[in-house]
Amino acid sequence: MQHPVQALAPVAAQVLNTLYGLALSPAEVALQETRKEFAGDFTLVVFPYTRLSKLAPEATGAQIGAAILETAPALVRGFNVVKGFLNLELADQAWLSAFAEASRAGRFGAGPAKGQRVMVEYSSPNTNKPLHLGHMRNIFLGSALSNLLELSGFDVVRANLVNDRGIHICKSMVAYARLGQGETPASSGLKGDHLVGKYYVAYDKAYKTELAELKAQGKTDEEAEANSTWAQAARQSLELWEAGDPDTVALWKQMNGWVYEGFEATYKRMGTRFDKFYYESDTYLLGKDIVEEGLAKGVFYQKEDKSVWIDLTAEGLDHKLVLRGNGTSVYITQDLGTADLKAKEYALDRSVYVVGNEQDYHFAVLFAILKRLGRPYAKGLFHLSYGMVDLPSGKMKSREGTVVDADDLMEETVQEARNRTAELGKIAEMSAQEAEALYEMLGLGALKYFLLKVEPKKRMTFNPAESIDLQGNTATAIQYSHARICSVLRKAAAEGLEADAAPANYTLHPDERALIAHLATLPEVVERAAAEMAPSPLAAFSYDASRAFNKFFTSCSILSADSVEQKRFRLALCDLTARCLRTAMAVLGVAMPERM
RNA sequence: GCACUCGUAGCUCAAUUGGAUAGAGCAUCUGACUACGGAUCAGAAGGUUUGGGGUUCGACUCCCUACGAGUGCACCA
Repeated sequence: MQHPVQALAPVAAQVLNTLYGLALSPAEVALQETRKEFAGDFTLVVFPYTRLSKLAPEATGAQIGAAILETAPALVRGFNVVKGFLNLELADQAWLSAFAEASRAGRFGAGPAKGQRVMVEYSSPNTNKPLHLGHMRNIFLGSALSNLLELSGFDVVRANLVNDRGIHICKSMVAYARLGQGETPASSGLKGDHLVGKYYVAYDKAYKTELAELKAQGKTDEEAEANSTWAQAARQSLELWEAGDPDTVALWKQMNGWVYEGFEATYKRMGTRFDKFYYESDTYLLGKDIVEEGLAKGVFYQKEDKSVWIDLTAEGLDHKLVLRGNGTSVYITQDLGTADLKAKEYALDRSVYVVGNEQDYHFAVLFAILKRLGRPYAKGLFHLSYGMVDLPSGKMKSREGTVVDADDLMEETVQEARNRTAELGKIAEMSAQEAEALYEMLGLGALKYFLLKVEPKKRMTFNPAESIDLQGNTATAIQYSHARICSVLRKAAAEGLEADAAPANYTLHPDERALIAHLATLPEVVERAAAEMAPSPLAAFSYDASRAFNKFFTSCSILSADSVEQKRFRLALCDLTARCLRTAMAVLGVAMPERM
């Protein structure tokens, strides 16, 4: 797709060269969209050139504008200068041919294949409790980023590193062994992850009660901790697991199996999937060979107690332990090993970790170590860090029962969509099954959009009551525009009217022009968002596109347009709008209904 | 204490990466051809971009500083 600015930039570059002897590449010419309160399509800021022109900003703008108009009269139909801003107005034909080309494109907005592979690791849950709102931000982000990178032309591997071992799992196991009485998901009617979570909570409660009793008997905090039968049992369970004790391993497998069934259902409803699962039970011993290698290379150093460290003060970081004195791993040891494993298995050019910002320092250290070790893939590492999700009441705390459960929230939001749709009563002819599918699209769409429209690194507030609001800057509003377009296209088809994206001679209405100009930015939006690893621009694009369409829709009649040619052109515009909306929203994982 | 992140309308968020008069939605107020779908559109009101300095033709954006919020500084994961 040839965006008009791609034709305009070389012209501007050439003009600047002729006038001032500047050798700029077209990409270096900063053309931006003209603000809507001024006339024009693209604006060149001329301040940087006043020194060369030796003229006032206005005169410089006029000089450049006149030269551009002379060089490319078919592309530019006029210009105006306000202070140091040169506003260029494109000829209708420039927009029309861009539009015709976009309409012909197979997947308008998609980038060419890059021949590069990227892994996106996200979700990465613990297997001791169900997923909550914080995980949802992670999963929607990771999923959207994967879609985005794919659209922009990367070969994407979606990976999930499951934290399936450790003391937290053992706590659930101990509580289940003591209190469970053979309960199963089937016998309890609970989803597997919720059942296991129930015992994790039970452990915490029993442990706290016991601590309080011990302290009441006059024990200090440390003594109480050491004498707690619950804590002892959990530690013992972990040792037995590490030793491969058959009963412990069997219980572990059983309970993790329940959790995976539960997660599977949650992932499915969220609309995400993974190409590769890594399990910490397989990877937690990796990385020791890298410690050896680092020592041999002199990247690491050893203290007298045999512990192994790296000095990262040159990078503005600190000294970091990579192996304990007793030869056992720390967290970063296995992360080093897993990074090598991933790169080896998939020949990765880039590797993204979607992890909360409390681990910013950890990833800075991890990446710095891999660079020092000279790993060729190290330059492609990226930590997509995101902020915590707060509730209006403050922080989510699992211990205080203020977490928002993912399954509950999805159900609630879908219910809200159900109620709202019933209120409006527009889908009488739908089958029950179609209606249910619609409620899922609306409910899940609202949730995903709400969590993804915000810049990841910002901490955000989630108001359960407001987020499922279905008006304003929401997925629902965008879905509504799409449904309206589909309705028009259905009517046109029934009348036998066909779209035509390339009318011979056509004068654009300002709202048509504005809509085309906005749609034309999609490839650039995709490219930039992918480069920045940020899905949120796709949300902004979609919302703006739907608004531009709504404006066009109220000011321009489609099926009762003046001429057949105009009807057919506007149908083509409707069609491209719908396609752009589907493409952009698909990145966010939001499906677009044909009726609602 | 040290380091990192954030601070924009009453609320939730934007701002083309240093460009024009800082934009949307919600909430409030006022309008819209009996409408190709009103889950919409048009308009009003709401701002010293946390405060104070600095750099620049030009600052929400960069630098310094104060304040506020959060996170990290484990031989935990």
